[in-house]
Amino acid sequence: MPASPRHPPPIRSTADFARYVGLARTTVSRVLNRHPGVKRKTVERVQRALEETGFTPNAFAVHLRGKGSAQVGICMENLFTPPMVLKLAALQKRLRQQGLTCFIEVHAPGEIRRVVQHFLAMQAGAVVFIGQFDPTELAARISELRLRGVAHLVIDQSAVPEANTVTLDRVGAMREVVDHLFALGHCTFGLLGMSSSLQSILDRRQGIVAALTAHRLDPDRCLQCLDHLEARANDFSFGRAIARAFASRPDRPTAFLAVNDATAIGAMVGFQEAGLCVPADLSIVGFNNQEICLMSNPTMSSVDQQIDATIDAAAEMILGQIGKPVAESVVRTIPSQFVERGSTGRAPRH
Amino acid sequence: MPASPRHPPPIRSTADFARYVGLARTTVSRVLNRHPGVKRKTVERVQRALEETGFTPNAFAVHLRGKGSAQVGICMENLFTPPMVLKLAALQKRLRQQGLTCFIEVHAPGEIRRVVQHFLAMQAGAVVFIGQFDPTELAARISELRLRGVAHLVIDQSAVPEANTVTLDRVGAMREVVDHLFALGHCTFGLLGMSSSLQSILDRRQGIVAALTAHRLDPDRCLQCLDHLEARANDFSFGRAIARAFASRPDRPTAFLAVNDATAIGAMVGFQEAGLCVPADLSIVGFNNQEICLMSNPTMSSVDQQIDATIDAAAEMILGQIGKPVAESVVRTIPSQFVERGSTGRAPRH
DNA sequence: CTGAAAGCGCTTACAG
DNA sequence: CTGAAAGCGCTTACAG
Repeated sequence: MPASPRHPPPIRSTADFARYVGLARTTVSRVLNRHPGVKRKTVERVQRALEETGFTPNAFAVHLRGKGSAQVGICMENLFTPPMVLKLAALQKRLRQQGLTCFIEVHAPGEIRRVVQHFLAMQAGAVVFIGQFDPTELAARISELRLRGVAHLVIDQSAVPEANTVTLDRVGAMREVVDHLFALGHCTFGLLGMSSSLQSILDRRQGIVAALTAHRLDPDRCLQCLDHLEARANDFSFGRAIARAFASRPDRPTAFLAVNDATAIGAMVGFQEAGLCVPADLSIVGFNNQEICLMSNPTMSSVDQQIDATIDAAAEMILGQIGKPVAESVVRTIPSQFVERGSTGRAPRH
Repeated sequence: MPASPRHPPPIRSTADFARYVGLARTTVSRVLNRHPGVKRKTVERVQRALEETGFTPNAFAVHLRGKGSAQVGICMENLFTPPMVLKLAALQKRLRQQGLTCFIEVHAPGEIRRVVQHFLAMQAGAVVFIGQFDPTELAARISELRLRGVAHLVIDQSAVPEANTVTLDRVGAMREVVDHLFALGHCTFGLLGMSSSLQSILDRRQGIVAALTAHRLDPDRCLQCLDHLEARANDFSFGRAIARAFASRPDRPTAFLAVNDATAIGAMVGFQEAGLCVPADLSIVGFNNQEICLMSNPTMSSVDQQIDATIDAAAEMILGQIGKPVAESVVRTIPSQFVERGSTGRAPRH
């Protein structure tokens, strides 16, 4: 009997594979794509051979000829902010459930053009931007996508002209926080790490100012910011350093609004180190409602981003837009949720 | 003069585009791929048209005909552990600098087969697994990849047979921690969230046992674990609950080793709530050296994962293996770094 | 320096 | 129910 060859001929194409099974490429293709009208015995024969050889059709050829399933490209510049990572994971999961393949590119700021180009080359039906991008650059990419009839969605960055957007109601979130603190007797507010010009921060400042104005407080007088004293990092150490700077000031505010939870907790520690009590002497509110809010002493009040609701809306918008060029831009705003914990309390008496 | 048409004919292929420029597809292709030997004036003409039309060649056709640049698929099941996310981001960046395109798939446990299949269909030259996977399943995927001459690399999971691996020296890490605590007079150790059978945890327990044995301590007597009292989550609340359980025990250990930083900090808070002092009454060590280690009071001693060194090694291995089938599996171990902070101190006198 | 033709690995009419 | 041929959008020898 003939020795079986050490290396059976490698199978690299449906042609090779069809030869191996003893059928035409057409028939093999039909089985691969579960088309009806193939004799059961033939189907089984092909499937057995599939198991034996482990053959996988070349996705590039599949997409070139057939349409291929719709694909979504996801751009992210920042994988260091936990809520964004959660959004990414949730979105990919949701889209895959709908039969869409996602391409994820984590890229440096300024590479957005290259990344979109790559997604276009990969025939993406939609491109999603998660996070905060350069607004001019982003707007340019979006009009490019519009021109090509490729859907797009911006998650978390508001006020990009012409953009389909889903974003947390950051304005409303901060209004709610300030209203709440005002009701507790607070009239002076320190801002921690909120001096950047990212749109998300602008929105939050706008909400703060709106709430103050509604309570007939003068923003110029009630808001204080010492961010300029520190090289900005918006992390724990930053919060602690800024808190130290605030602690010694006679006109120190009674409530503090932090850019994120780590900064808020840093500030809490900084104030405590300076001998101040939270919330007896001052209140602090974080943002994002991360797990670390439970770790501080007292626990940290914060604003929850409602990630599930955001991603639900995002997936719905993508599915609705993909393949159908929509002229008007769609903007959806997700209500936030203030979570009160131990770091907020009544304003101290003077 | 003729009115310019509202909608110029859409350009969807090099054929359309070549017609638009008035050249042959061949010439256009040469310019697109920066081949030499095209008249400068022609190059400029094509580039101008490229700007005007925004034409992007179809990546699927490019890959089908030419070889296409090498591609790397990255599998992850878990985007919730910050160090893993950092590794992912660092790796994609490193590989892109080398001209490799990455496909990232974040998938549920058990989907690893589907994901690898997809990467194979996409003609990936290498597949990388970051995190902890089902060992049997992972081994099966790796032998499949081996068979096809596709490179692979497992990051962070040791002891997968036949696998190319780069992983933190978790055995050595825990040996170092125990040695350090032993030198401070600790002879009894509580394990927090370390009872899982993930390989990474097995490695760490092995290091602990090895160190104890080296100091002539009996692991059976010096180690305590109460994980079974809680539905396991390995987060802050879990650590706090377990600490409460330990606090009331007369034979409470003097040192605690936690599965991660959040658990360690939870335990610290739990012990403090029970009236115990850290590190006067007991010492605690976390794992991962995340930013939150600076947020607790006292600050948390921890083990740093040396992410940069890990990813440097990973990128080097991938580049070395891609395209060149290597028979022997390569295993690289990265030394960890113990970072001592306020949560560890001398063992209390009895 | 430029172009017409062949072919990458698939799927999809069209025939049988 | 199965197969031979055409064609997806590129690049690459091969000619001129």
